[in-house]
Amino acid sequence: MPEGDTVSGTTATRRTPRGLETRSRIVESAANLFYVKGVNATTLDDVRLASSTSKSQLYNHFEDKLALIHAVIDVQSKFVLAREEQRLRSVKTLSGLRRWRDALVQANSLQDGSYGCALGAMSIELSDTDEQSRRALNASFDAWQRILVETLTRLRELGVLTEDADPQRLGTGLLAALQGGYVLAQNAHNSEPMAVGLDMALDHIGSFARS
Amino acid sequence: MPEGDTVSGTTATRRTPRGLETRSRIVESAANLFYVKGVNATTLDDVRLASSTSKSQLYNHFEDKLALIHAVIDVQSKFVLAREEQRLRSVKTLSGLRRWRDALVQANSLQDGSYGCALGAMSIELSDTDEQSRRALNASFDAWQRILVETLTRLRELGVLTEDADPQRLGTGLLAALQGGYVLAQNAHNSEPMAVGLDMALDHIGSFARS
DNA sequence: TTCCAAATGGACATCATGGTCCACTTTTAG
DNA sequence: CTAAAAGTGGACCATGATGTCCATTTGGAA
Repeated sequence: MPEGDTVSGTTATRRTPRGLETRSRIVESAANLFYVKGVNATTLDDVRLASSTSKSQLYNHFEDKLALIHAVIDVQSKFVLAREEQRLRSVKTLSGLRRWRDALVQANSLQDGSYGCALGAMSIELSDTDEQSRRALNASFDAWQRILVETLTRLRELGVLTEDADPQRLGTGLLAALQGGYVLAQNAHNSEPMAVGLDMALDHIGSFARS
Repeated sequence: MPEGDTVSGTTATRRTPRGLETRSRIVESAANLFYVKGVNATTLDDVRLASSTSKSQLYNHFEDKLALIHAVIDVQSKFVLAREEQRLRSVKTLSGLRRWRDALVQANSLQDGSYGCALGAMSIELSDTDEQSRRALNASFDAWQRILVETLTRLRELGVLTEDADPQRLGTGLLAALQGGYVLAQNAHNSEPMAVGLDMALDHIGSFARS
């Protein structure tokens, strides 16, 4: 069994464009289903149906369901991190940070708070079951936090925040507030608690603003 | 099929002490398994084994697995709310609130952050699948938040916090920070992010302290 | 003591789901 | 053009989980 493993989670020796196209269709469909139904509640038949593929294709492209899960974690992580990176890179003021908040809250409210955070949900569902998933998701959360810390560090260097501000702690707290907001919003089917949670974190960060 | 439904989730007409004893043994075992393995990953055979009962007893006491899940939600909710009520009722100072924080963090660190919040975990796993579970868990979160709000209101009335403090918003934010902390801690297998998240919320609350 | 409902144990039926296989088609390299 | 490799479809198998049944035991009230 020669495992090329160029693309994470793939059992490939060589792949054609068409095959890669099919593969990504499968992953996209699975990602979507995992997001709205949960990983465990999604069957491979669901994935097959949603992606217009067949059983053998799933097993051609993925060792087993777990490999598919890992691929989905991979793609969701990349998606979330790219989005956050893009949104936060240019933030240079506190109101820039608030606009970041607004975008998250708005996206969440468009779906009535449902489904929560793609990474957080998978994390809770998988981290006690599959160590590899946990590691991957943990790495993504670390990266996410790093982006936040970089942003806050920049704000401090620009003099928006005072020297007292600890970007590391503030970044962790901000991410915790965000994740907790997702949990409460998902449960309440209402994005309000997420908005309140984030606002509290931002207010706290604002308390370090250079007057 | 006469459904007595005195005890939530039970298909009972009449029950003897022995039966009730068995029932609660089942629920306790299930609650524990759901907590450490997740609801979906726990089979009825696991429950049967852990509770030293047999298949027919499960179905004698519960309509189906979902009914058992509802019973577990019920008992976990009562447990968490009783604990929180008991711990927060007597809090009359900010350092009292910090002791509440310490207790949560310590309990979490004893299990290396794993498993997260019993209610939060079930919430994420079930809220997209079963509406009744979502409602029940949402009610519990509401009650939890109410306890926090009452505590903060008390602190304000006692003059510990200024009139500017908005117990409602602070309570929601505090709960969000807690839940988010659980998520990050579970994933990192480390209670540190939970401590940081809670500290940020408490610092923010502290900023409303009457000087 | 007797009787009956409740409680119990465990075998068994059923079914969904993950996973396999193989015949057939498409693509691509020589 | 052709042959081999990659991709595809869907029937099929195996497993394990949920849920059923029934014979037997237990416990308490008349």
